[in-house]
Amino acid sequence: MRSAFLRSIDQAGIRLTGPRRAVAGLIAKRDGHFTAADLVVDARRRRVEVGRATVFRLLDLLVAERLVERVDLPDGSHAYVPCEASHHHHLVCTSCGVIAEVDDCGIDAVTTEAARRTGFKIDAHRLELFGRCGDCKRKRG
Amino acid sequence: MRSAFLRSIDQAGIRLTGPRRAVAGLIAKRDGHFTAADLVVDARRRRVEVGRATVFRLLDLLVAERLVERVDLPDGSHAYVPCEASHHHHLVCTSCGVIAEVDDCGIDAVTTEAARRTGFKIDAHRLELFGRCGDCKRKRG
DNA sequence: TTCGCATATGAGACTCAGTCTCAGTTGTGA
DNA sequence: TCACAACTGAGACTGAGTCTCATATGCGAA
Repeated sequence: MRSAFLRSIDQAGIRLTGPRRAVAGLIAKRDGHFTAADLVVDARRRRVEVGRATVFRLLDLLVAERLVERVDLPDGSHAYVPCEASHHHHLVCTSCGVIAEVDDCGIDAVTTEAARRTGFKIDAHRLELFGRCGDCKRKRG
Repeated sequence: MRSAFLRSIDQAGIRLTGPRRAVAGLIAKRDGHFTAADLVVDARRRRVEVGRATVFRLLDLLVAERLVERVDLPDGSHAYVPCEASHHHHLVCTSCGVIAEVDDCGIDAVTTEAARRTGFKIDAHRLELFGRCGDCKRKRG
């Protein structure tokens, strides 16, 4: 069986090599966000032989093809999330790390207003929301 | 003469030592965003003797007191901007590096809507806008 | 199926931001 | 002016990410 994630990689025109399949498998098994270092540890734990450089290179490719997105966590470190190709934003649960996606929700009005006030021409934006997911909210009461 | 920035530092209860005055002076002279490394280079160029660790430590303090804010640039690197203490967002000019600030501009509606759709309780958000400032827009036509 | 070549690979050296430690220094309140 | 808590610089350390290079491999063409 071939995972949907592996199929997306193939469709994006990324050559499917052994190490890439292995890393893609690790990403597909992940829940929530992960760092490059997480994948390297995962690989070692499962006796998958993949070089660190290969992990970084594949992540770069996946980001370029928008199969994975880079997220800046509140502490300034970088993480990745597998995601849909369309533009959207992430809600990061600061308690369990799970990530939800939402589409624009009216952010365009905000960027337009900011552009009007400052005279900027806005080409891109990044919105990240941090808080607690439904489960963690309930657990902590 | 004592700069307004230096005065803010004093008011925030941060002890004013020689190296801190020097670094604060460098920050006050800066236009747009800067990295910790920029300050270290500035200091060396002006023959101001300040250790790298001291620069990082002061930046941490200033961030904690909200006299300076950390910005994640599109390339994933970190920069700092001196800014007002109230909550606001940054517009970063990707051409000349200048930074403008805007206050909420209706972002609350966006976070509320995202929370409703996902069941998250949102505690914090980060919005960064990237584009070209008025000057750069004009220069490039 | 096989072959050739463009592309990918792993190892490990390297860079750079940021942190930590520690002995010596300095600001500040009493 | 004094004592001590807080700060300092040097430099070692860490961890993420990049680069190089000799070797290996996927895949399209034949």
